[in-house]
Amino acid sequence: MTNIFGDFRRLVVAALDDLAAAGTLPAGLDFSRVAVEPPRDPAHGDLATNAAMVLAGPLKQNPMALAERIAAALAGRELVSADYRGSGFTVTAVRPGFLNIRLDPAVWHAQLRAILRAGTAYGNSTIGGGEPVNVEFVSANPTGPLHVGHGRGAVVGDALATLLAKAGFAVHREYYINDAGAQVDVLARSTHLRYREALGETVGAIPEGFYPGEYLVATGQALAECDGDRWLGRPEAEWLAPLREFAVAEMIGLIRADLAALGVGFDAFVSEQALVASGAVDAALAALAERGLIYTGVLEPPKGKLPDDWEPRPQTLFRATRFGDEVDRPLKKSDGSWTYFAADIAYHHDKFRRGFRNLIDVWGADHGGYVKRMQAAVKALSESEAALDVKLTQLVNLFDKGEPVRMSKRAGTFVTLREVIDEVGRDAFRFIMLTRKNDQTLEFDFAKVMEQSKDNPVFYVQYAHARAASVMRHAAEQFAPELLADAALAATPLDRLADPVELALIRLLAGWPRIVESAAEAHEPHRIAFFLQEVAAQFHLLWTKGRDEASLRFLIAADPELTRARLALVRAVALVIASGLAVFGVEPAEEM
RNA sequence: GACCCCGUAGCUCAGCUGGAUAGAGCACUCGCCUUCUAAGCGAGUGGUCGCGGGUUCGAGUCCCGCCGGGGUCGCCA
Repeated sequence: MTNIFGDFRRLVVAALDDLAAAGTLPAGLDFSRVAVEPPRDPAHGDLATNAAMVLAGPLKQNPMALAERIAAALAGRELVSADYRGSGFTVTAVRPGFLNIRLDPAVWHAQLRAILRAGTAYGNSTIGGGEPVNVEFVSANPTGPLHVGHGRGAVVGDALATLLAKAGFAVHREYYINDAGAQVDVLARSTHLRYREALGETVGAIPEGFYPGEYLVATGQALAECDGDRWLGRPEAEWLAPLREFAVAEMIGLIRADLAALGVGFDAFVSEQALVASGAVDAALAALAERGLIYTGVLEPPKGKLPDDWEPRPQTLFRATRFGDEVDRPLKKSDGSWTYFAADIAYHHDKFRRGFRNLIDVWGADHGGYVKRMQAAVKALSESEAALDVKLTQLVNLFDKGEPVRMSKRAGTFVTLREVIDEVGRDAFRFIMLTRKNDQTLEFDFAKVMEQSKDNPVFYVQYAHARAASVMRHAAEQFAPELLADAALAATPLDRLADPVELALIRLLAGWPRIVESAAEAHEPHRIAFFLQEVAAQFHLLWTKGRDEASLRFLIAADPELTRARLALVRAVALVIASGLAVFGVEPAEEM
């Protein structure tokens, strides 16, 4: 796949190797910090490299002099990529020691052809090298429908997974079902209450310690239809386990439906309960015990705010402090059962045993305190072979026309993910969830998301794609379909694309592979949202330019050759936007 | 008290893992919008990058210390 920055970096490194071979530079220099980037200031040219800047230090040489030597070595080289063989470029060494590279427009035209040939696969990268990555996300407790916060985690995890796949990783999406703790017992009891209600009993207000949600009414009814009155008037010990199983299955059904509405799918749902039953917890902890990482001890009480029921107690502890955590962490509750952490260790151990070395978890920000211990556990279990990156998603604050939407589980004004999706649509929701960095709180305004204006990034980007599609529809009145196919446009002469605004747009589009790689490496899908807004802005700019200068319009009836060159650009814009939206799981709009 | 995240223009936020004169949108000011591709367009004002040190050719970015906001803190998940 063509990546002009990568191509030029190779060219720069080759020039450096030449200098080393000629004895101008010492052999064995580290070029890893040498970068080829678009300069922030377009006046500096098309590409810039810091090669002289980063090598001057270790060589104890004047960066400017070094830059001039590299420039000379670079100037003699040829562009070898088939896409722009024979095209030229100029290199100039400037002030502190940067090298500015200016490319012939023909190089940019070649980029455009590459986009048209690749289609929405443009931007695909091989940096992942087919390496497996396990992305665990959502993993909401199976005690009710998903809320908006889960929705953010779902979108971030899903987009990150797609992004990594685009960057060449073998991605596996997982959902961990916490179906073994105390909260599923509460779910079972709450279901029993609704079940009695379904069978005609008056239960009144839902007491403290039970889930009050209306969604359990249907679960109680379903149970009544299924099992009749067999659980009525029996002791809890008899019905707790079967009802738990029943209710969890119902909740998973709810959650899967919510995820389906969002367009999020998983390769696996892993049950904590099944993991415990399979002995995975014992196995994982045995592995830790073998390495002497488990002991019985008494923890210091937390400083500052002391829990009122605190009492020193010997516990089974994991030596998390050996791996960068603040304190050692308990593995067993006082009733002898495993803590959530113990089971989660087993789960991550299981991921490791299934061959994953790259692990990513997407958690809500309220779980921030667990990052270090989980990373410690992964390090311990994998002997530092596996790495766990945890992406914490911050709160989503709901607004409507600038007014905060009050949410309270008790008052029943709780907004579910489903309600939001039904209101604004899946695509708008997904896009907005990715317009902020994951660890930044996000304002979600119902009115704004639906607004058809520049303020609304979803609309702005979709409108650019729709405009491009509209141009192509108009073009179809003038040209035969075979002349408008991407392959035909790729073959058309493009040297008439010479306006600075047109070239700036092509430059931007050519940056897409670079964005994919850097966003994938940083695990930051939100960067794509900002890139797409830039592309849309540049395209809208070109569009409006055509209003003042008729010669810049895309469709010029009297000049079919120029028109087709411009259509190539229009199609490339549409393809890059579609390629970016595909990472987000958003359908590009053909018209609005 | 400890740990994690955040602090960039009046507001909402970017800032490409240390690069060149810190950006965008909104708001504000000024101009344009009979026709053409106007669910508008162009230009301008606006900054001690929370504060103070440090690292180096170079720091919004990395390190240390403060200040402010949020989150979390044994037997919840």
